[in-house]
Amino acid sequence: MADWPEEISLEAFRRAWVLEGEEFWNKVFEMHRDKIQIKNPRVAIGNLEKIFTATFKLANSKGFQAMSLRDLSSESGISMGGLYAYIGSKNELASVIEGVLRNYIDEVIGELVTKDLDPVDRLRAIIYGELFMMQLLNPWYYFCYMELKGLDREQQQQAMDLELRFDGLLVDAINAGVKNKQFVCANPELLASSITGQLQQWHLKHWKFKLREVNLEQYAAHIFDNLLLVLQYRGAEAGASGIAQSA
Amino acid sequence: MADWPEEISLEAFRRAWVLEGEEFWNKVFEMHRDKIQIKNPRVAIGNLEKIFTATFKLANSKGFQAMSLRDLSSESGISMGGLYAYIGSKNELASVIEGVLRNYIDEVIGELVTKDLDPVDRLRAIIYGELFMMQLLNPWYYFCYMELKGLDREQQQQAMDLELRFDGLLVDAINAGVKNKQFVCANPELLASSITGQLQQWHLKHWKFKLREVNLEQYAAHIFDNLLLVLQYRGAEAGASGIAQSA
DNA sequence: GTCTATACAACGATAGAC
DNA sequence: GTCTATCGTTGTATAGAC
Repeated sequence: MADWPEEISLEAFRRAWVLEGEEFWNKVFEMHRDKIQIKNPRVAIGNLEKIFTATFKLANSKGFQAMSLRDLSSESGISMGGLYAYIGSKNELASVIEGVLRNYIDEVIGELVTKDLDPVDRLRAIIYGELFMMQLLNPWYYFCYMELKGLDREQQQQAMDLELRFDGLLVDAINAGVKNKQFVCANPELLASSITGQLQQWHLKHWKFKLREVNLEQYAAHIFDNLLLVLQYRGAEAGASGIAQSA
Repeated sequence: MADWPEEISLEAFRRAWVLEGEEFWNKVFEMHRDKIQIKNPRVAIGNLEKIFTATFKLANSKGFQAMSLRDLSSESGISMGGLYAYIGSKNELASVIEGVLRNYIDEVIGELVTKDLDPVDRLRAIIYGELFMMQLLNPWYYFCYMELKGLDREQQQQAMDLELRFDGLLVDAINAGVKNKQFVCANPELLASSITGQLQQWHLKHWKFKLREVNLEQYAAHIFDNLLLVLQYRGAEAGASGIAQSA
C-alpha cells in the first residue's frame, strides 16, 4: 500500500504506486502464486511478464478469442507445454488478468477514500489518479474492457460493481460540493457516468489522441476544467485545474 | 434518402428514416444482393433477418470469435449448409454488418450537412440524431464497436474515418458558434471527441443506464445541456435543450 | 523447469441428396 | 432453396522425455 502523492503529476504517481518494473511483476506473481506450478520466483516472474506482455500484444490487436495458444507460444518464446506451467487454461489467463487489475484499482481507490479533501481537490485527485492508472496499465485496462464478456458471469458482475464504486466516488464528491453550494448539479449519478466514460476514452480511443497529438496532462485538464464548468463552479473559466489549458 | 424531421423526437426520427421492420431488411438485402446465392427476395429477407438477429444475440453476449457457426445455426434455425447460401464466410458476415451500418450512418450524416442550421440547433440535431440511430440500431453499433479489430485493416480504417467525420460535424458547429461569439471553446476537436465518447456510452454501457433508470430523452438532454454549459452559452443553465431536465 | 510429440474435440467449410 | 453427412484443419490440453 502506498500514499497518495501531494503533488499531482504522472511522475509523482509513478513513484507512489508500483505499477511497472520488476517490483510490479513480483506483486503479480505473489497474487496468484498458488495457481502456478513453478515455485522459483526468479524464473517465474520473468516468464509471467513474457506471457502477459505477449497476451496483450496479440489480444489487443486481434482479440483474445482469435489469439491461439500457438500464437501466444511463439510470441512469448515459451513452448505450448511450458505455458501450461503458468496458466491452467486459456480462459483462466483472461480471468487472472482481470483479477489483477481489479485488485490494483481497488487498492488505489481504497487509499483515496481515506483522504480528507475538499470537493474540488477530490474530483481532481480522482480524475488525475484514474488517468495515471490508465496510462501506466494501459494494455491491462484495454484488455479488460474489450474481453469482459468472455469471462464468467460472476467476474463480469465484479467488474461492473467496481465501475459503480468508482462512479460512487465521483458522486460523493459532487454531492459534497452541492451541499457546500460550490456546485450546481441536477443529476450527480449521470454526470459521474459521463466522467467515467470520458476517462475510459483514454485507453479506448488511443489512436485518436495520438492523431490529435493530445497528451495525458492536456486530456486530464480538459476533463477536469469542463467538469467544473458543468458544475457551474465559480472561477472555472480561468482554468481551475491549476495546469495550463491546452492551446 | 429521407428528410430530417422538424420535430426532434424518437418517433419523428423513426418515421423519417427506415431503420426497422420489413422495409429495413429489404434495404439490407439490396445492399449485398450480389454476395448472396438466394435470388428470391421474399425468402432471402426473412432468413437474413434471422441470421443477423441471431448473430447479434450470440456475438453481443459471448463475442463474435467465440460464437461458432454451429451456435449460429441452432440460434437462427438455419442449418450450417443453409447459412453458406447467405454469408460466404464467417468473417464476411462481420464485414457485411460493419458495411451496412457505416452505409446508414453516412446516409444520415450526409443529409444532415445539407441542412442550414444555427450552431445550437445543429449541435442538438447531431446529438439527438446520433442517439436515435444508436437506439434503433443498438445491436449493430455495439457489434461494430466490439468486433472492429477482427476486421481487416482497410475496414478498420474506414470505420475510424467515419468517426473522425462525425467528430468533424461537431467541430464545425462549435467553431461556427465560437465565430458568432455564442460559444467559448479553447479546443473544439477535443470537446467533439468527448461528446462522441459520451454518445457511444449509450450502447456501450446499456446496463448502467438500465440500472439507473435513465431513458434516451434524459440522456440526450443531459449531454446537450452540459455541452452548452461547457461552451458557456448564455441561457444554458435554464435547460436550453427545450426538453425537461431529468430529475 | 522446459521441451517435443501427440491426443482428440471442435471448428469452418463443402459436396451432394432432396 | 435447404438439408445431412463429411472433409481437412486448427484448436486446447496433456504425457512423457530431458
